[in-house]
Amino acid sequence: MPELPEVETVARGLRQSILGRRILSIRLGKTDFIDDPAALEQHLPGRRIDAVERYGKFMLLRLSETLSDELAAEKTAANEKRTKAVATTTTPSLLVHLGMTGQLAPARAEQPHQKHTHVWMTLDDGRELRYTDPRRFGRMAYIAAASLAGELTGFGADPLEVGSEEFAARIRTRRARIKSLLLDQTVLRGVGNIYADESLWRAKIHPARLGAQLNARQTETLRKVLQDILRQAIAMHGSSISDFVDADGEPGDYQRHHRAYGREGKRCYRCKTSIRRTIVNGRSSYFCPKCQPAPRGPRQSRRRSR
DNA sequence: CGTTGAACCTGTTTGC
DNA sequence: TGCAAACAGGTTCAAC
Repeated sequence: MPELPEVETVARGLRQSILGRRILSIRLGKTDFIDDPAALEQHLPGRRIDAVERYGKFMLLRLSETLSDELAAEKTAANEKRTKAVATTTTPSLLVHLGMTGQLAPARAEQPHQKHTHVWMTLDDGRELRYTDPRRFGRMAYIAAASLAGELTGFGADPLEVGSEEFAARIRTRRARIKSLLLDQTVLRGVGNIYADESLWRAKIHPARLGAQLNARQTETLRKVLQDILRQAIAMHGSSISDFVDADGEPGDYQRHHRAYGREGKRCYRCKTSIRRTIVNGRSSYFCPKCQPAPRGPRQSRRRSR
């Protein structure tokens, strides 16, 4: 369910509904998707939710300091002052990844919970912030202020903000398939299977083309259509394929605009050719065989020449 | 460097 | 109808 536009939709909803609320207590069910369950129980109660941010497909609930943390932070700051400058915008945080089926939403405490709800956080207005995730491919972790920066290293560019030069540098230097590059979170943070296929269809690029095979014009087109698609999808509250709903229980609308994803056997919106499905790096990839011609690269030639 | 396949887990859809 | 296989928006890791 959740790629960048869906996670952004959830984050915006949470900003509306739980900003400024304090977590009074926490209850855990299954915990195999939580980094350190005891840390959640130990550090979350008493914290106020001061901000909800999105980083790629992650959500970051920024939490208030506790008195003891503030004292420790002062001490650390004093120590680091002697050596180097300190980054100041870090806070203790709850990191949440929705995986394939995760949902994070507040509910009235008396409301019956779903079968796969695994985390209940009682808020100071009587509601509960609940995490529900049937497949438990998601991730949840309490991140101390000092660890936050480290936790967020290694991710690629923000696809909404990345400029032509950086995008080209991250794509055209690589011999991996463009579909893999788009899905690689160390190249771009936040793109998933749906929006990778949609942007490749729009840019008329076959998913198995190598990054290094794209010319400057194609690369720039890809960057632009990707940004366009992500922005439009956010405006439409994301894509609801089976059960994605935003914080208010409303499905997104962008699935009605899909041109490739999930359209195997249907006609291409541009040329009427039947959309095909193939597997690229283990993921279903939908494309138009006419608009997005397959590469005739060394991979195939070599195979043929024996 | 890059690819493949399996694994993690549950639910739904498809095919015989 | 019934049961098994295939498939699902994500990530990670071993093996090649």
